[in-house]
Amino acid sequence: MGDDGADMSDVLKLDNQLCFALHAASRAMTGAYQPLLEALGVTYPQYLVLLTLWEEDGARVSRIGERLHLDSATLTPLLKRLEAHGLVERRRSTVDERVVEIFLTAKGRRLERKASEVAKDIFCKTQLSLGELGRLREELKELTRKLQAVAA
Amino acid sequence: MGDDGADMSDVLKLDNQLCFALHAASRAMTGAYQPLLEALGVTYPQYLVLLTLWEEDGARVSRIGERLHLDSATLTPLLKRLEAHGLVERRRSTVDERVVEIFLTAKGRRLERKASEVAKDIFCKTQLSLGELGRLREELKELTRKLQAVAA
DNA sequence: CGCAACTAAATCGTGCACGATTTAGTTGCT
DNA sequence: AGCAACTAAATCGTGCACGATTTAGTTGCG
Repeated sequence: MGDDGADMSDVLKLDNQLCFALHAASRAMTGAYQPLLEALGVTYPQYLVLLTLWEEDGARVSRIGERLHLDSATLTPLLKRLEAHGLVERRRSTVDERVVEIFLTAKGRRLERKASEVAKDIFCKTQLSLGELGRLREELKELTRKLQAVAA
Repeated sequence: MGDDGADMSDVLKLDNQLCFALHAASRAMTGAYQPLLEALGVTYPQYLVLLTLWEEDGARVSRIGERLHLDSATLTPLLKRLEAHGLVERRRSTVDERVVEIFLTAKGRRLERKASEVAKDIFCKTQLSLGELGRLREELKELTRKLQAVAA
């Protein structure tokens, strides 16, 4: 039979693509957060940075990048915008002047409470149980690990 | 006990966030495709557009946008780049001159075969069974639908 | 000390995403 | 015919993502 003639008809169908389902879901998630975050005056990627700071205030740029898988080309301007909005302070480390440490301002710290309401709103919107959410989340983390593994 | 004092400690932890797991997985997927697509001379979003055209050659801009959830602000420049690379042709419809229809060139059509190899490579990298992949994909589609639903 | 190797962040350039507006073309209604 | 309502794509502005390079600062070693 058609050796791999059958492939074309399925392998590349948009509806069968995990990659597109992932891409679409990620953008839908961002889109769901966006109007809620607007009230806090931050964008979605800025919110992710704040999540790391609420856990680990004073982290250096590279540490934030490690947690979010982002590099300084993305973070530096983003952090400058957060600083311009008065949510964080960027301080050059005195022990190693190459390092920039990021500290929440009082205003930045105050957002945490509102942010937890936002996170809960989104959780409701997903209509997932805690168990389902947890399972999906861990599957995605596992997928991320697999995709980041260097080519064999 | 602390009314919602326990919330803070969990609800906003980065590791517990579905949104971040999704964001990270999506970027990891793009990152996995990117070096393979480089050989075809296209970016990942351009590849998604080509997927729709291999299924539906001659689609208008709005139709591509409907399938990929993208608007003309994103698609117009992307399609111009695809045209500049000789992969598609943009033609104003004669029956309705507001409409721009996108046609694959011979070069664009030829990429389909190579693209299916790329898709298979990525599938291998995920180390998912066809069943697991299908289930995850459908869960993501369902999540996308939920997140896109207008606020109740 | 002096200098190469290294490291952290910043900068540069390109492309994508998206809200908002604009431009051009079509349709329907009187 | 004439014009308002509508529609499709393009355009504009801002922000994110990321490869590649640059700048500044540190460390180790002869």
